[in-house]
Amino acid sequence: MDSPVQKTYSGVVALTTKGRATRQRIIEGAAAYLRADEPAGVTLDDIRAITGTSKSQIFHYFPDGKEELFLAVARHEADRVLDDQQPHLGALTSWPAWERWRDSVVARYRAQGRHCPLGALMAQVGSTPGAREVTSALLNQWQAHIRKGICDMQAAGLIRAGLDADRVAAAFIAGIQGGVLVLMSTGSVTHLEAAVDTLVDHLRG
Amino acid sequence: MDSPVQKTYSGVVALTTKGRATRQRIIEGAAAYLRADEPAGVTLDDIRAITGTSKSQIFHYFPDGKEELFLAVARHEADRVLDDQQPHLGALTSWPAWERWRDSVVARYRAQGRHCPLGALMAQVGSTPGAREVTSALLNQWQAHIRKGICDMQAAGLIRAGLDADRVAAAFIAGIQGGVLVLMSTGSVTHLEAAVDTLVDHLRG
DNA sequence: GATTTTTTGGACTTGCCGGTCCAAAAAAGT
DNA sequence: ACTTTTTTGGACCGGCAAGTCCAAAAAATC
Repeated sequence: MDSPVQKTYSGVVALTTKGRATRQRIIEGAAAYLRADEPAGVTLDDIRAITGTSKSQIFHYFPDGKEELFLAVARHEADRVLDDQQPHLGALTSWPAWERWRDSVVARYRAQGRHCPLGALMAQVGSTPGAREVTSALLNQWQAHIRKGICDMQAAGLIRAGLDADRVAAAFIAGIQGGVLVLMSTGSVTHLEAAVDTLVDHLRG
Repeated sequence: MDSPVQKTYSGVVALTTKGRATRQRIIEGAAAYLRADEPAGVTLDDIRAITGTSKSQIFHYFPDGKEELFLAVARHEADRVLDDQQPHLGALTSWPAWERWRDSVVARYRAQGRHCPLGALMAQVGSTPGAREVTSALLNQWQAHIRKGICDMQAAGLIRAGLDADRVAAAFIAGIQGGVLVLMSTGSVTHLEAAVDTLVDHLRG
């Protein structure tokens, strides 16, 4: 906890500039690789080759090996998820804004196609506590944004006040996640669109 | 296609009674095992031990090895999914019927907890054509049942006719899948409930 | 510029797991 | 009863991939 030595996120004690660069290169190279290719059974040696590093470097920067590295990549990808929905997600204050947000979500996942980098990572890392923490944090933030959007609309009198903002926000999260899941297995975004559109219709009342 | 020899689903040519029993024992034992335990990295040797069989038996009944066996288990589990929702899912002809169905879905997944056997299988088998076919078939049937329920309600004048039954049914599928996905990572059914309840509210108009 | 720390290369170990193989037991067919 | 087919046991193989280790290069520190 309060050890005398400053510990970074990664558990490595003190990285030089070069070291930090290498670490970042590994994360981003791995992320790009997992984003592009079939992620099932990606090996450390693949990542080593892609990022032009050696085995010892990987274990130097991620002492706990594969799991630690993949978690770092998962965090990296989780950040992208919300970023890609901005600025729309942060300002759901009018119906056109909701439409723009809807379009950005659909577009993002349509472009992504069957590959859900985050889902793939999660499947690999499985259900370790760390993995759950990453997903939970992401979903919580996401849902909070949506809930705030609903509340703002209610405050502006554009959505009926009786509606349970948190509940509907949770339904949005479920619908989007499920839509993406279906997309991964069918390659079609129709379910994602149906879920989001139906829920927006519901907001409109 | 029309070969002179009768071929079974499994590709094995002719099984005796005992053989069929063994094959079934393997599938059901594997299914139970995958349902109960952490499915990440389940090995053929685990299944061999659990089902009291030998390596040669597994490859005798599932010549293509792991993938074929896991697909068989996935089919087995997929059947259970819809069965568990019957008879409610087949007769969504009144509001109380929708409520009963809702409760059965929530109860089923609450009982299942974090373990989604089908999801786990899919993560393992990954994105082979066979795996996609299993999920697609399941989701299609599921959605068809829901759509029929909506149409029946519309015919009875209980749901406004303007509503796009197929679209909303797709939203249900997405919401349920997403709710289960969230359940798997958080252990809570609130998202599943929120999704189904919100969509039923939407049907009520 | 000497020393200490960090970074890097890559060979090597280790264990695991999917899949093969053959021969024996059991069952079915005649 | 004999033959043929199916079923079963389990030893074995081969490959792969995570992780270890040590020494050398590079950088930082003094």
